[in-house]
Amino acid sequence: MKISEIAKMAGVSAATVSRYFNNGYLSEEKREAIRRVVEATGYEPSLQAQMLRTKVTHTLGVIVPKIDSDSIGRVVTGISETAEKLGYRIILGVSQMDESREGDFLVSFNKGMVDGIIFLATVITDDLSKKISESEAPVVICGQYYEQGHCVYHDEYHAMYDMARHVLRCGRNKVGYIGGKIEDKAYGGDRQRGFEDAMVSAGIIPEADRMVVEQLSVEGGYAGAEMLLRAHGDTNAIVCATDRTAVGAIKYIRNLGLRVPTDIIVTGQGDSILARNITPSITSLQYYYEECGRESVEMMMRIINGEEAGKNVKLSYSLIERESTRV
Amino acid sequence: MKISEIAKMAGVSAATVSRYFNNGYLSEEKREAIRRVVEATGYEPSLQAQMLRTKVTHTLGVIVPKIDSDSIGRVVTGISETAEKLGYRIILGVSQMDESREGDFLVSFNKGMVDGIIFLATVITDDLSKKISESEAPVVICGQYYEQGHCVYHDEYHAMYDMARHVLRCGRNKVGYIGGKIEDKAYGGDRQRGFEDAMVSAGIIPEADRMVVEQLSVEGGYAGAEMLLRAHGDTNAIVCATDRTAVGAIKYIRNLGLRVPTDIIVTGQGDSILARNITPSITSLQYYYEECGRESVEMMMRIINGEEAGKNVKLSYSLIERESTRV
DNA sequence: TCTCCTTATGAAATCGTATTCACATGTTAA
DNA sequence: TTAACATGTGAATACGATTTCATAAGGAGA
Repeated sequence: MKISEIAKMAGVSAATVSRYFNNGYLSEEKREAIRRVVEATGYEPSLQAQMLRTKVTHTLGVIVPKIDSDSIGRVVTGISETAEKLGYRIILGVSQMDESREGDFLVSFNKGMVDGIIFLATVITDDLSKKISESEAPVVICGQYYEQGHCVYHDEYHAMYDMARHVLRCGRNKVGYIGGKIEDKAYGGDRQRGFEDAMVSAGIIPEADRMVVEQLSVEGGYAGAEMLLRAHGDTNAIVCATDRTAVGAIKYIRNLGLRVPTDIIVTGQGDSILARNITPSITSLQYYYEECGRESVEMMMRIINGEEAGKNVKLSYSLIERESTRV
Repeated sequence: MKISEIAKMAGVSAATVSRYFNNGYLSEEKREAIRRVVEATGYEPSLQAQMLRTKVTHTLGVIVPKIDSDSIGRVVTGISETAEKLGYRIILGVSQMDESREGDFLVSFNKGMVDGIIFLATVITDDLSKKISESEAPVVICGQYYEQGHCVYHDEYHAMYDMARHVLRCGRNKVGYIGGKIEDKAYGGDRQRGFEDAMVSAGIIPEADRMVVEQLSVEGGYAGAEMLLRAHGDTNAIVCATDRTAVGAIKYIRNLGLRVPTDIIVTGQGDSILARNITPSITSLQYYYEECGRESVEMMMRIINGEEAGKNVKLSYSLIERESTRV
């Protein structure tokens, strides 16, 4: 069933049928005739043909490092909800934390498959940055600050700053930190800087070996706590870059026979279901992941529609105190 | 840059360039000439035009109830990995557990957008079943048994059967069950039947109020345990349909001043990060979610390629014993 | 020498739409 | 009455590939 057949049935030209679906510049009489035929046949214009002709796909490409993650899942929820509401579908690229695959998606999405790309990156290397700037389709970086382009991100720096201050307010002064790689801007760099600056602001210069870099997993947290406590037996607080890390740290602390929060207080980040339900429940930072997804899509829409989009959007957070710091 | 321009540059016809990219039926001489031009220009055929002409999209539609879920995230990981390896992209539809949106995706994916649909459904109503059978694109149901069509699913029935037997072997005989709605085939029906049959096989006819239906969440588990223990104070084991439910049940039990596993043993299902890390760690059932995604894609490929696909694939499981049943 | 087959190739049709352009009305202003 | 303009419509073309069909050259077999 194609437009020309509909046209013939309705006694008009194909152009008129096209107008019926698009700008609607036609007489009531013809409109009605076409409406009847369309209704009777259940005709729908071919998306392929429309895309070929108009170069508009009503599709957004979404690149994520992984999809089996609490926080990323929530961001994608926000993206998909908003996109659907606005009549866009999303095509998903899971890079498995592999930078070269992120690049591959970036270029393959650019073969006319999408109107825009929302990119949840981890480490944005020079190579990726180059591909981003060469992308024909507009790119919005979601989840971290990106100087050279559009982005929507959480205020991880101040969040971690506040968290560290909170720990100090709990009366602890021998504070360890377990975080991710510095190159990972959001999870690594920003959080660690926030921690350090908060310490310094309280007159404490954290020794290098009070801050360890680890995998952001339960196992990483376990190993990180081990390193911290071996180096400094006096540690009475551990700030972790993620909830999972905090869980691992707590495990190690308990294995030593020490107690949380009595001996050592621990904080996480992300407000995951894990943090809420483990014993002791973990003081954590809540980010608005769904909103991050939503804002990214909305920024993308402004770009696509040629409106004033703004370079970036910084999202807020809130600190949720739980048992792991309640002394 | 279009194929005819490449053709002109290489001194051949567009048809020949097309052959270069497809069946390759051409002389070494021309092949080389075209190769040079393609290399120099970086030309790539337009996907839109190819789709319009061939009706092949190399795209799979994936419909999920939600994406911010541990198990679904893992299934989608399996799907996306396998699809990418085979040269397919995936377009994602998140239904937010809304049956009518599942139907919408089913029809909208059928407007020539995809070569096949992988459907992670919850409750397959008659209406959905109708839409599935009317779908032009082949549909594979992923995650539950589906009589009328292709499916890949976990053996939830036997898994739960084994779990219930395990509880009995622990010496407990007053067993409660907290599950989901029966219409939800996998999470509700199969698991509950497995539980019941295991009880019956041991000569125990479970009273109706030893089995409660709840939301499969922490809160649901809490409420479910409350109902169970109010009705039967003698309960000494609770089998839960999911890990989250088990977490909630444990919370309630502890609030009562009872202990897990000493007074009441508890089991979950899904082997989530939560089950592994909570105290006490929860005896759970491990399913192979990534594999479920992978098998679904592979079955889809067989269907698309017209090979013998098989009606369904049943996946295995394993029971992981942890503290919550170690007496 | 004639036929038949294989190997290469190009011209043209096709996929299904949107859009430009030209044209035919009818209406209004001068 | 004429010029100017708004309104509606269809023919033709472009989007960028694939595929069918026709044809040409060259070799093999009779």
